Amino acid sequence: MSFDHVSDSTVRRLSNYLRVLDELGKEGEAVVSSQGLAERAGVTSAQVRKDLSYFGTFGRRGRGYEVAVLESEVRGILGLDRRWRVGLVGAGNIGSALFAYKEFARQGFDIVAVFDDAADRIGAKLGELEIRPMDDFERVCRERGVEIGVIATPAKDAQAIADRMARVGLRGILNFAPRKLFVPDAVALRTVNMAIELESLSFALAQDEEKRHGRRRFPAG
Amino acid sequence: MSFDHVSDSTVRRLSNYLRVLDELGKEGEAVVSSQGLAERAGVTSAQVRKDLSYFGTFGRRGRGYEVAVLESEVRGILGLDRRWRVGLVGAGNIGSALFAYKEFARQGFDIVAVFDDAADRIGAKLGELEIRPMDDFERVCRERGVEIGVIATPAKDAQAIADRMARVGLRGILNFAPRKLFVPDAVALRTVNMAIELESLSFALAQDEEKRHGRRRFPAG
DNA sequence: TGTTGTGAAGGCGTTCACAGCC
DNA sequence: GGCTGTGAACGCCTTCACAACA
Repeated sequence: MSFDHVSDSTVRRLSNYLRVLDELGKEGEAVVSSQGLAERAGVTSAQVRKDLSYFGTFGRRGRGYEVAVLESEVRGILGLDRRWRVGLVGAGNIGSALFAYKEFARQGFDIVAVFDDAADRIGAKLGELEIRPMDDFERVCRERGVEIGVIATPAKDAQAIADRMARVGLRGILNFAPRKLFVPDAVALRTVNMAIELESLSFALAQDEEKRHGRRRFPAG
Repeated sequence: MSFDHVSDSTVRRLSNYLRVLDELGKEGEAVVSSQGLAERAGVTSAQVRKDLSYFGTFGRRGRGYEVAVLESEVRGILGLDRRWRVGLVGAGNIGSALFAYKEFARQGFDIVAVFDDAADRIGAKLGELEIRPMDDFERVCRERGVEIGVIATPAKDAQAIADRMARVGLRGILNFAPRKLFVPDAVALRTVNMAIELESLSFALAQDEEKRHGRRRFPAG
């Protein structure tokens, strides 16, 4: 039995707990209650306890959780106790920013190859790495043991690249292109879609606008 | 009555429908069924119809939806039929990438001011805009009528900046710092947290790893 | 006939509330 | 006494299934 039944929301909250635990550790706190953790993470204490309960029992009744112990447990649960070899496709604005993004390496993701098809980028360097043409994609992925692909290309190219990533056997894809991708079940896919966040922010602001000005654009019910 | 009861998931799906409708339009399709839209968006047809039903009735029974009409309706719903004035805080890797990110302007978000506190960045230019020190934040926001703030700073500074943004009256915040922020109800907040996506990808891969190797790190149930 | 729009049913995640334990 | 761990209740979102209608 595996832990597929753990919801995505739970996993995402674990990430937040981990950051809070990291902070608490730096502040010298040795023990924290579900209540204390919850306040900093912006959730309820019951939620914290329920989330953790899916993976084991880490606390002591009447006392709380050892910060250091819980942090290390959560790291393990999230699979952050090992490193992954990453191939980056797209060396434009977003790709370059990702390459320089320290969080990436800090979480155990090492970019070991960069690809782009723009003639003026091929052969250029990103850090120590030479930017390769997509023709070399499959060969270089095999040579360097790439396990995870990051897509930072225009939306129109994203699905074709995801297909190649799946075909060459990559196990996970992090997609930054503003497009819904379809991949085989064997490939884990996560998407960072700024367009969606922008648009959902725009929606919230537009709603607010209506309230202020009393406009009614949609059926009142 | 407003549309606060519309779930966030519905709004996020509307964003996807909008991109699909845009594609369909470019492909010359005049009409699309909920089924057709659903397939491209990766959801069910019932979901599409239900999502749209919160805002009105846009289709014709027995026929489907006019692509152009629906696209324009969804644009309106998402508040993408106007432009917003944006202030960007943080001109490092992510801030610069955002500045150059075309989707931003395309969706109606115009960056009209850039702030950073690093001595070597103040006074430099990002596009046409001079990078200003945070001391000027409130004044420049008022002068230029900034309505939305974007946070692209290290995590440790993010909350303090969010506080200043709320205090000066910004109505929305888009946060790229990997930290949970707390803002007044009057301020709309959206977060793009790459660390969370990375970690949830890591979790999925670690689960997969266990399946392959038969390891059991968590209580089997 | 074909497809929408929508009440009702179902499923899933969150919250409650308390037994169990330190 | 205090706090965790968890079954049960709750509420929300999704899916179903069909009446309404072009």
